[in-house]
Amino acid sequence: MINTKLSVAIHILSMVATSQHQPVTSDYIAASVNTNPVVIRRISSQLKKAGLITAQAGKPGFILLKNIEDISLLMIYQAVQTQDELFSIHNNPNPQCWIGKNIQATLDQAFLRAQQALENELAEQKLSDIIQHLSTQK
Amino acid sequence: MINTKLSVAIHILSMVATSQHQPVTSDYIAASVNTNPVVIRRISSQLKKAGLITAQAGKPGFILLKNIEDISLLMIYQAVQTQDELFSIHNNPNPQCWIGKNIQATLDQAFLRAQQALENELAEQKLSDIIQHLSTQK
DNA sequence: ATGAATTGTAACTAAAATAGTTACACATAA
DNA sequence: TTATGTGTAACTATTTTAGTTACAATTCAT
Repeated sequence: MINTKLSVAIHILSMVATSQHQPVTSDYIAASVNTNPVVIRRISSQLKKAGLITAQAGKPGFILLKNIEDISLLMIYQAVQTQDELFSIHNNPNPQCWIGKNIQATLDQAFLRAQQALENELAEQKLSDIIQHLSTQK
Repeated sequence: MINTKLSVAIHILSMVATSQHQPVTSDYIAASVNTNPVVIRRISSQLKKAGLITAQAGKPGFILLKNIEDISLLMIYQAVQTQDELFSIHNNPNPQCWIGKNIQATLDQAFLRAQQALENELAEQKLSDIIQHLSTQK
């Protein structure tokens, strides 16, 4: 199971996007996510490096740098995920065995396809879709 | 990053599928995967529950119960994975905030789509494709 | 029947990942 | 100049992951 960073990152961006009139601080976001403000700052720091938001130490709040239609879940996912590969492959299989010797390369390409299917779908979904769905909830 | 269980499970099934003349024991598989035999038995136990292989305590080796064309990576994935959901969603968001209140349901459907894209691709790939690729390596 | 080899599983361990926390430097602005 | 923020390092608790030890139960050759 993949960690909650994407989940929290989307939460952060949704709040920033829908409150651009008044500054949304990490404390305020943390209260909505229900976690520690540092967790928010840590993730927002990654979103900042990815060019999705900006912020200044001392100045409260974060500012969205793109239109919500131009931010895909894939961008957010890649901003917060450190590992490139979705699936782990066991290491040091026995090269004496023909299967052990070739399994890693084989799995690499099989897993890559699966990962790309996932990423293509994440690229389709935009922050605007999330906000749209959020606001049409009961 | 997803754990190595799928990776190891595919390795196991590849060995079982390509050595149906002589019994492939968990010790033998473990030597190729390069891990402890118990790790192999633990995963093969899950493959057994999923109806992909069979085995008998005392009797060496595992037997494939399906044609390699009829075993998809999705079947293997679902056999070894305990959690239904690919992405975690942070829990207890603040219901006082309209975003906190609706974020989980929103993320649920967004993540479900992504997961289904992944699973559709895993369903396309068969054990036979893996073995094909394995045997055409240099 | 006996004993070696094997599967099946419980229980424990070490290491890594995950999320949360404390502490504090530094920036901003009233 | 003081209160309020961001940014980040360092530490901690919990969970997950993979590996290991131990052993019951089963099969089968002798």
